[in-house]
Amino acid sequence: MQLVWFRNDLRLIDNPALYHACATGEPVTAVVCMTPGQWAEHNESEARIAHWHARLDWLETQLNQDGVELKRLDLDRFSDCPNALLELARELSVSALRFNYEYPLNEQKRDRAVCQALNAVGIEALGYHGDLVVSPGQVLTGGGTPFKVFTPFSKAWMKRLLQMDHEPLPSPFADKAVRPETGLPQEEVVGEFVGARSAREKSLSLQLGSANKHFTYPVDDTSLLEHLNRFIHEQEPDYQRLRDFPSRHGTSGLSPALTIGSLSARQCLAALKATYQDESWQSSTWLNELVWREFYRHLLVSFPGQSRYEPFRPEVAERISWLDNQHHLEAWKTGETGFPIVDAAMKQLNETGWMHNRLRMIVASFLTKLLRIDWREGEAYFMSKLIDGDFASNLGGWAWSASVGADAAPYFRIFNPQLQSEKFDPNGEFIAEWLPELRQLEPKERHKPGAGQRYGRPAPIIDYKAARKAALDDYNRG
DNA sequence: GGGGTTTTTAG
DNA sequence: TAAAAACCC
Repeated sequence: MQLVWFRNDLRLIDNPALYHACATGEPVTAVVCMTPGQWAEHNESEARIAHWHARLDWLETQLNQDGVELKRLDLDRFSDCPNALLELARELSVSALRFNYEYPLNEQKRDRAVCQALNAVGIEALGYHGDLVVSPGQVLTGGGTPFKVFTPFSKAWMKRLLQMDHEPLPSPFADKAVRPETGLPQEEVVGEFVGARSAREKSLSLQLGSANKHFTYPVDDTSLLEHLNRFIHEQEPDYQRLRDFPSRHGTSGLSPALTIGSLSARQCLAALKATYQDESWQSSTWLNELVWREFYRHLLVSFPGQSRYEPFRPEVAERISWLDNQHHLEAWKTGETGFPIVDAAMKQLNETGWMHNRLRMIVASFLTKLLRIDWREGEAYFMSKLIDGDFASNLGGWAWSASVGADAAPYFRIFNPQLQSEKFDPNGEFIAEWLPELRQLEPKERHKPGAGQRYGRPAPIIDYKAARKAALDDYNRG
């Protein structure tokens, strides 16, 4: 018996652990560990956990149809995994446990402990790299050291990519007609990208949001692959032009799927490449964002101290004195700072579990540079709300914003919320969507701090110029 | 990716 | 002469 341990790789296509387990020809059992105590400690959001469970239900149905049973182990912490998996492995007379690596420190420790426990009684435990297009350790400087700066990393990453096979693995249960790149039956990839639902596949979706606003996240493969292909064909060509405007649908919206592994990075890359006739996919702005995802995961492996919030650039970190202002922190969390773009963004996060990337940078700069609240507060809050909360990317992004991360913005780069708002929400549409009180103002009036006070919006909690000066003075004082 | 200031460029 | 680009912190 082969045992496949699913974690944040809830997929059949391009899943090395599952693929190689099936390739043995032995019967296969799947297992997941429910560790709510650990999830709470990691600030995992309700939205992400609900999404993960919905996808797991879909996965279980699929596995069952192919004769694979899914065992759910009800545990609490990662430290409960070794014994529970050992017990199950013995019960099922398992010859090998297979899993795909996860890169945060606690996950690495958990996996090492599981391997030790199983190996001690002669059961094989095998890890695979399936989360990234190019695995950690495969992208190094000429001197053999890890990159700390994104641009040279991305060049070396591309060079490495072109040397290696990076096609996604097919589903071990796939019919012959299924193309591994997309998982869609070949004849239906051409033309419209709808893709017939295979008869045995049930559609499932996750609904989030309040009574008047619903947000649906599809969890079945047909819908996900349709989403991916639709994005690649219809939106990716305009990604560079539209991605920074929160009121436009310019981003892929694939991050929730990537973070629970219902889609893999290699599937995304393959879908992108398939639409280009030449080499120009290599300079895709969207691909560059996927490379950021790779960069932050590589960094987490090369510099594991980051998982414990050790500063990447101590010389910067020690010059900053964080302010402990619960009133400001609460206003930021609830979207009541009096800065319309910040408040609209936080309302979007709180209601939908998602925030547009441009806005993530704006609210992060606001919290860390203008309120001067410790970036780790923001990092934790984002994790507690985001449906796409991803430790490596979230950590990297926040440390970048606070200027204490790898290849971070210089400290003096402090976003001006009003200018950002005027530039990226020029008609105030995004603001109006999330702060309905401001619809009564002319679009040009919606950006100013304190806008809409007579309609119930709060006064600004800080003065921008004074806060900016205070931050720079503090930093320069050391 | 910011902002203040200087330099270059287009009209 | 004003706007855009370049420069530096």
